[in-house]
Amino acid sequence: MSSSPFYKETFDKISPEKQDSIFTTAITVFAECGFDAANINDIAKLAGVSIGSMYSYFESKEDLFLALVEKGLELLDRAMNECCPDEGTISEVLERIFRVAIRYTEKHPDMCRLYLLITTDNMKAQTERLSDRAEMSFREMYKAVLRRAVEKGEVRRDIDLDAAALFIDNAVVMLQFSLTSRYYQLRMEHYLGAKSGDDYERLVRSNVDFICRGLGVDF
Amino acid sequence: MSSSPFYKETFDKISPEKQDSIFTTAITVFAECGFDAANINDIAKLAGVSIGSMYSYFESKEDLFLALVEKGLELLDRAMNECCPDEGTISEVLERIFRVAIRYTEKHPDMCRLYLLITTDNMKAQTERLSDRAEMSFREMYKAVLRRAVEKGEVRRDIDLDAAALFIDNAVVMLQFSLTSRYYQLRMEHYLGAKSGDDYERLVRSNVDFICRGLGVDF
Amino acid sequence: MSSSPFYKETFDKISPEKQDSIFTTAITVFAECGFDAANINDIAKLAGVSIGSMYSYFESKEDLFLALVEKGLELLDRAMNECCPDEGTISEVLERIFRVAIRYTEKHPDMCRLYLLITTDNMKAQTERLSDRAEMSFREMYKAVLRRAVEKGEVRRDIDLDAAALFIDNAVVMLQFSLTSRYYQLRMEHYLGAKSGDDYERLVRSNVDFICRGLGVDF
Amino acid sequence: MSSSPFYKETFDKISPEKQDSIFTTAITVFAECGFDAANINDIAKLAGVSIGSMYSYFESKEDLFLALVEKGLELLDRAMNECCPDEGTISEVLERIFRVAIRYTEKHPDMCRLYLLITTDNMKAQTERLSDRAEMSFREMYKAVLRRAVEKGEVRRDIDLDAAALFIDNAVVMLQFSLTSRYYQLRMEHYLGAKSGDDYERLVRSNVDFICRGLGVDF
DNA sequence: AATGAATGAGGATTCATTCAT
DNA sequence: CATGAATGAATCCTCATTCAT
Repeated sequence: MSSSPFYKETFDKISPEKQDSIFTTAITVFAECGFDAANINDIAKLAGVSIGSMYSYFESKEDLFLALVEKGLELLDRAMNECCPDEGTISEVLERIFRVAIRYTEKHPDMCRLYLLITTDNMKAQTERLSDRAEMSFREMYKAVLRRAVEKGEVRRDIDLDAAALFIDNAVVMLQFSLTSRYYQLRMEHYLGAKSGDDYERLVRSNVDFICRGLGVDF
Repeated sequence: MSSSPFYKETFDKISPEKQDSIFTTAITVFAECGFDAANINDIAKLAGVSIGSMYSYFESKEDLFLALVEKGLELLDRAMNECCPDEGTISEVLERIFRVAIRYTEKHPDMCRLYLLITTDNMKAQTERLSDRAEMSFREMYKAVLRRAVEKGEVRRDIDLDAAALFIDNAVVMLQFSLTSRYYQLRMEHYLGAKSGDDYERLVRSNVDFICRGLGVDF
Repeated sequence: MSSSPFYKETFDKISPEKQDSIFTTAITVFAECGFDAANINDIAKLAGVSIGSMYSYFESKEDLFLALVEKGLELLDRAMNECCPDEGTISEVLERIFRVAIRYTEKHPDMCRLYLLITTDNMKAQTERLSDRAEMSFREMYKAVLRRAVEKGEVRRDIDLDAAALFIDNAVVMLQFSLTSRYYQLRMEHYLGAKSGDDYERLVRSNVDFICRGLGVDF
Repeated sequence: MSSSPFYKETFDKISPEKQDSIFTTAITVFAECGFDAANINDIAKLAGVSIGSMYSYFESKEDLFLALVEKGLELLDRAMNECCPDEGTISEVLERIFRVAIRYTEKHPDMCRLYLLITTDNMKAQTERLSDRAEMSFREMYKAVLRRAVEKGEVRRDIDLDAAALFIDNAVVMLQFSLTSRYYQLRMEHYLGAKSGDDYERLVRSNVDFICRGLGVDF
């Protein structure tokens, strides 16, 4: 309904196919090259759009980038909300969270690479602009899940819940990075052995178990 | 002693002050702008060196960058090795690890921003070149600490030690990023509240406690 | 019609005036400075074109240069083909060849200087790229003229025709260089006396006579 | 005795081996890269001399280059003077000239590539400086040989002797270029067939025969 | 609305030459 | 006299953005 601050109205009017083509192409290129090295003219060409049009859709390179990230964050958020945070034990919820995170990462690896990019401090200005918009309700979900688990007596009462929520987010984020960034992949393999990135069961299990113990869950 | 593959012999010959000036300036600029946006000519000017000299010290912008990171990683490694991994309980060792990490981060915030940069996938090629060189013996330390704690009966025997070591590294890395990157700082404040980044005691405590519980340590 | 491999489609689209301005300017500058010392930005400025445009017309400095030479060679070839190689005695044909060569040299002296440039071995790579394209059908013409002259009984049968054709080409090439390159001009004046370069009649006459005798022609 | 205007006295004082090393290296590099692209610092390094010394021997890059050419021209001149222009028939003298030229070309191919370079008009300034110095007494020799042949009745009296001398020089020059420059080599092979550059007998024969007929020599 | 040609500031890198040691 | 570190102007090329059609 309310259009994004990162693209102009004209973008709303073009066909979803073209929108998708632009987004997909741009994500790939930005993920491949990084923000600075990415070339808008190339993106336009690859997406089958004139740069003229590109600039009628997006105010600037930065806006295109942010529109991408916003869209990806929305998708991630939607995916994470399918974790049914209210069903089952905390251990089961956590398991679902990690599975969803992995599935999303597999489906949108380039998008995940973009998250790494915005993390970088030379994107400070852009990041600032984004933080108002970015739907990241899953962060609230983490907290809610923990609160409920405490109420249900699954989790120890004396635990710093906010810190624990951050811990869970950390684990999710690092897992995603380990599955998408070459650098973190190498690092994971250093700890877990070669091809460890393919053993999803172990990844899910070790994360869930570690966090559950960290939360004082009996399981 | 053994010279780095990232700088030329000439760099060894100049005064430590000048070396330092170049490194400090370059770290600041790269941290500020990112690899692509950083301007070598500016770095040279700021460091009080002619670009001609700059290129007589470093083969390329990339090499300068990698020399920086290599140096920083060496420093980090040396710092982490001062954690006395053999003294005291696992809880005490972990506490020391986090305190050292925080101190390093405070002392070299720009360096930490550079770590974020190399994580990015458009730095893949550079990262690859680095991985052979990068001293990261603290990674082995994490594993050793855990093994010894198991032997001493501090840590449960049924735990996936490799995964646990990765977990510790994750926590350290995310803590460092939270203290240096604007993006992660905002994120931490979302979870822990404003100014939470200044409350080192809480950060250390929550990390150590969570990990210790995750390891099944009685404390 | 068929576009050259040395310039892009965009170059085809601009006005012939602008094309000509670019070519003329570039030829002058390259002839003046040589390939390496020539400055593309200067050429662009002199031609009244932005460098951005320049690079949208030509992939590189090298391509600009080769486009020039290709064009010049085409022109030379077309000019040489107007020698009516089938009309008159071999002596008359040769005379026409030299006159045409001189006229072309007078009209495109800078172009001739470029031929000298590509001759140079540090242009090896470029020359190689050119040789597939370069129209030099006049070389076949020389051979054809000689064959016909033999058939007509004008030229001795026992002569090495291929070597003779090369001889004619040598004479043409050296004449052109003597009229365009300061170095060869000085050399010619050493042999023929000052201002000899202006005495076209003598040049044509001595060349034709010498070659005809060399071919065993009665005249 | 009188030192060259192209190098300083200091150059005279160093060992002939070092002199030779510098000359040989420089010739190779200039022949390979051309004047502009050649790098004096590289030449110095390759020759085992510091650039500091290089500049104490030669005023500038240009002077180094000219000193090279001057030396080469001297050598060529000396070689050509071994043709015994007074012995035997004109045909025999010519044959000796071509053989000497070929031998010189084989021995100093890089030097011959340098001749091509100075021919180029962007070397105008340098060439001018050279022409005063360059020993090219073989040019006088050509004229003398012809005069004597006329006197001996070998050559027709009605021939333009100066033009004929130029013709001979042209043939020698083009032969040398055909044996050293990739461009002219290809051109020769177009006329004479592949590997024709190796058939020295044919080259000598066709040149001598053609010129002799051109001179009206009975043979 | 769409196009894509045009712009030109910007930036990594090279290299002839100087000069302090 | 020899050295080689230092200099910085110069150059090729890129690309975000504009705007006439």
